[in-house]
Amino acid sequence: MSDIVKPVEDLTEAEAQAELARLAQEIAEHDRRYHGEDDPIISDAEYDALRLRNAAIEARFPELVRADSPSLKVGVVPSATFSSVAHSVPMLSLDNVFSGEDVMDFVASVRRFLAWPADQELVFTAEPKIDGLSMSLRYENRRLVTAATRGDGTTGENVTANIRTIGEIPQQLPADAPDVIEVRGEVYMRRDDFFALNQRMAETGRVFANPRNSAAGSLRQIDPEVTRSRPLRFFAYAWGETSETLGETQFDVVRRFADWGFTINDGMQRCRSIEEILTHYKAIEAERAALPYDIDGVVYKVDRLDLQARLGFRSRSPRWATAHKFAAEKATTVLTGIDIQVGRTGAMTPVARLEPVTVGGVVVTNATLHNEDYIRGIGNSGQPIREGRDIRVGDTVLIQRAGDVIPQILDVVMEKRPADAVPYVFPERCPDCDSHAVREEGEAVRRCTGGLICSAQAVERLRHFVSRNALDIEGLGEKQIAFFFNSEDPALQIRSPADIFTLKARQEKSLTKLENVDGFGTTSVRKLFAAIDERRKVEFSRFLFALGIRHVGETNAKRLARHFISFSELRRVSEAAIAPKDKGDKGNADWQELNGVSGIGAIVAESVVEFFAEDHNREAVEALLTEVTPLDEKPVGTVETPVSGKTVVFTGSLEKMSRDEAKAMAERLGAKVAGSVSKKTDLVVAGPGAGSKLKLATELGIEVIDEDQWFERVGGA
DNA sequence: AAACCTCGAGGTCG
DNA sequence: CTCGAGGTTT
Repeated sequence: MSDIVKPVEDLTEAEAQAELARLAQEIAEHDRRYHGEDDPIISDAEYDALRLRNAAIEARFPELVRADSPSLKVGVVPSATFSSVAHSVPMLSLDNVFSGEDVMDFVASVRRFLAWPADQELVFTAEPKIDGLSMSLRYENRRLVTAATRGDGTTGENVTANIRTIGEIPQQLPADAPDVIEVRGEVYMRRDDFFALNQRMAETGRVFANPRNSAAGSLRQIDPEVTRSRPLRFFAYAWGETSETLGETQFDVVRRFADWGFTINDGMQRCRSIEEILTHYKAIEAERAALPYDIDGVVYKVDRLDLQARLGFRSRSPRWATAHKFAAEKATTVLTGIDIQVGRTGAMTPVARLEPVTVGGVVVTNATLHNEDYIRGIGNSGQPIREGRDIRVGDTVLIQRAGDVIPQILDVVMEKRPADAVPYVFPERCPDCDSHAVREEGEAVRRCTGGLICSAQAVERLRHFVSRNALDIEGLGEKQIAFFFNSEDPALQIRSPADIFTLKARQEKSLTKLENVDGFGTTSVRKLFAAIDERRKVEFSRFLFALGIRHVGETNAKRLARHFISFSELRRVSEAAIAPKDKGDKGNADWQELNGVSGIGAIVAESVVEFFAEDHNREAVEALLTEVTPLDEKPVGTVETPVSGKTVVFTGSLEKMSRDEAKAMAERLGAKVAGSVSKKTDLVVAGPGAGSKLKLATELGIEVIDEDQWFERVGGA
């Protein structure tokens, strides 16, 4: 590097370009020496200075960012990774409610599900919702063996070494604790401790935004000794797997945790009515500011554990609990502009650019505006939102972070609207490819019709293809995709999914090498090719999801994969399927098979059929299949129960459970629940007052039992 | 009508 | 990781 360093602001574009090139090479060289030869020739401070300089120049000339920029490097800096832990009992999130009315709905839905008589008392617990990170602590033979974060609810990160440094968490449980117990709760940091920590950290130039992030950051340290120096605490309030029954009520079990040495929150209380619940909510809300830690609401749970078991779970949350959130903090700021983003489906989403403002502990600069109607003040079903006030550039707007997370524009301060502010005109052409953008009848989104010629869509489709839950190719992020897509060199270009897999071969034949020309670095190039090769065999459902067919997300891809087992079978049926043309028509057998897959309706089925009907899609898939093999879906291991695989119909009135509960129970046991009796029905459960369905069942010779016999039959399962 | 799914978005940390 | 809007299925 030259001795005289010109201030970044004085650099010309050409100078900046030259310097970025030099920095990329230089930093790569130091990385190589540092990691490979363990013989660094400059100090860490000098090295940091180089990277800072690189970042500063890139910030001023974003268009000059090189694909091999040190700021994008993959695989050079070892990232903090923890091993993963599968939760034996999933760690679900809670449903949210925001008003007293919502609370009443929640209680009503619980009562309805249990068919609980109106005059009979139903007890709930209510406790402050701590704003921290949920954690699962597994004890075997009364010793702490694993501590895991929630992760996606199924699999979390193993942070045991760090958790052991928290004084409030017992390493050892007393003799009366079960052999196996997962105690769950919240790791958090008190506000005063957070301020003190930030004061200490201020010298390093990096501080945390709020106690919650502070706790999260402290827990993800590679070195447990760093975590030890952070004032983390823990409240126990729930549990996962246990080897024995812990008690009869939520309240009693949590109190037992206290006996074992855990800290429990003293704000937890039993409530016997909606009135008591709301009174306690108000009490906690009033106390909120005086508490030494952050809370973001109140959690209600059905107290009796036998009732919790009956209520069970929805796909992502228990039916027996909910979180009553406090009103989010609000702020006003100025809307400086509205940009349009084009997604992989062509959806044009308006994004608000805001004067930076701090809300709820973080700086907000962007907020989604969802769609054209939302800006105009029109809601989902045509009714006015914000009393019909539209949003204009220049407006002063009221914002909040929905659920304390996602920035949202709530309203416009009309008194502050500039006199020259004009209504926002939603573009009717794509900002990227200038194609017409159309709004389908009855839809809220406007979509670019550019399809193949729209590079914004193409890039988004590729990003989707390589994303975490699709092909999951490490080292191909947003920046890299954009670079390969825009590359002029045929040996480097990636325009379609198949191109990803031919990249290495094209490279080898070409004179331009990725590690030379763009200096990705030998290591990162090797890693990238390895990551790509790893995906040449991939689960059918991931492959299908990656294709980006409309309405086929993760869940529907899984459903289709489970049904068709192989990709070729799905393709065969989809190409042969003929959708119904008018009302009387039912389509052919292939259509009916597709449409008959559980959870797949006409709209989704049609979307799949249309995808395979397009020549260019078929060509793209064909090209991809020469490189990638989707593996046949493994048949799901079904648990054998007396009713698994059976189609069951409930009719008449049920006395011990509601219809919903009966349905959930039957489905949990692997049965399919139908609404009407047909020759496909295997079993009818009839209560008093059963009429035509019972009659039909008898006529068809289908087995009929009553509610008690149902319980006898499935009692063991 | 309720529950579920898709899709696109924002912010923080490592 | 999380949210909200809009759409789909049952």
